[in-house]
Amino acid sequence: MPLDRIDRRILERLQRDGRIANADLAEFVGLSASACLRRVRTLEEAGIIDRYVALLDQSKIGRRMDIFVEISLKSQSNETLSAFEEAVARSTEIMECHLMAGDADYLLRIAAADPVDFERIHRDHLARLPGVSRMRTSFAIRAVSRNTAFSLPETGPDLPQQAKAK
Amino acid sequence: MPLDRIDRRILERLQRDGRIANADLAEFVGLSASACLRRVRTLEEAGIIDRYVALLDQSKIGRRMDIFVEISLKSQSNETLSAFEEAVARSTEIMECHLMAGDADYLLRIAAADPVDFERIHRDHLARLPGVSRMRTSFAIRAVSRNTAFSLPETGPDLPQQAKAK
DNA sequence: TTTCCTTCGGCACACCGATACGCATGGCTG
DNA sequence: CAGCCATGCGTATCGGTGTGCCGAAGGAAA
Repeated sequence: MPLDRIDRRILERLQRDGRIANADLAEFVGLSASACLRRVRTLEEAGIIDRYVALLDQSKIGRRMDIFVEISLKSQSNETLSAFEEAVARSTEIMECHLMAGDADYLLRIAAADPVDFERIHRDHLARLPGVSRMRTSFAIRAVSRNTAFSLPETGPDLPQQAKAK
Repeated sequence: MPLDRIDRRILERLQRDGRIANADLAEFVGLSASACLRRVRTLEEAGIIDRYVALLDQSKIGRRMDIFVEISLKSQSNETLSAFEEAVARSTEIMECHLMAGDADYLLRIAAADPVDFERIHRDHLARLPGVSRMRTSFAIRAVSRNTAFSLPETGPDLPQQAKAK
């Protein structure tokens, strides 16, 4: 699905303010409300807009520690990977999980309240992940920046940002 | 600010669907629309709800590569750190940056379209960060899970989740 | 216990925005 | 040039939002 200049402006705006009123968004991108709404719906249906969420202030809800955990598995077999990934998906404490190239197999990010809370997460979540051979934990002292918005370059008047991903 | 059971349900819901109509949210948590709206406003004003955003499908906008970069600085002086962090904050390509305990000083996450795009980002963004002594890059093959919602434990009927963070 | 006070939820209403039409315009193709 | 598709505009309607007011529940002090 090609994204023209207007689509990109819509996405840019919605990435910063997911709750903006359609009328305001329309004015911002220079369309009528109905035309703008139609584009937003199209972007939603295409799955380009995945979902809308509220982001909480991590420190204000008491999750001050970010912890990164590098994990190596005992084997690289399909079953081992699948079992591990399913367990990760079930855990509500694992904020992010990436399959990595390089020394470690997976990289996880955990948000914990404090060391005691991390111990709980370690015991109840991390230690129960199947197939783990090695775990290396790094603590973050402070989150410098956290960004959910991708920049959508103004590449020409109407560059097909990228073809179908389906 | 103490969060009671209803507040936590509101937050849980808004973390999953930031665009839910207030009337529906009210029904979900078992309040009238007005009472519910008042609570949401309070949570917003307290900064517990930081902001609302639209999340895009990273692969559908052509950002298929996640790259983690560990960075060590030449010095740990305040000026070096500040200069580095300010440069990071200005970059639109750096999705996350954490000050770390352990070998590396910082951990960054970058979202790139492909290797060529990463080269551009490396050249125009990473290579220009001030004070860097060493950089170690790891590629993610695939994002297994990505979660923006914190679980808000149902700790008792009305546990002060945590005191003022101001 | 009574009274005062604070907090919080429900109710009702006025208003604003979302949404679904129908119509107009313009580019492309046969 | 005629028809078609895509896309935008304007409007009318409907539903949600947000405010003002009242009443209930709980706590403190006399």
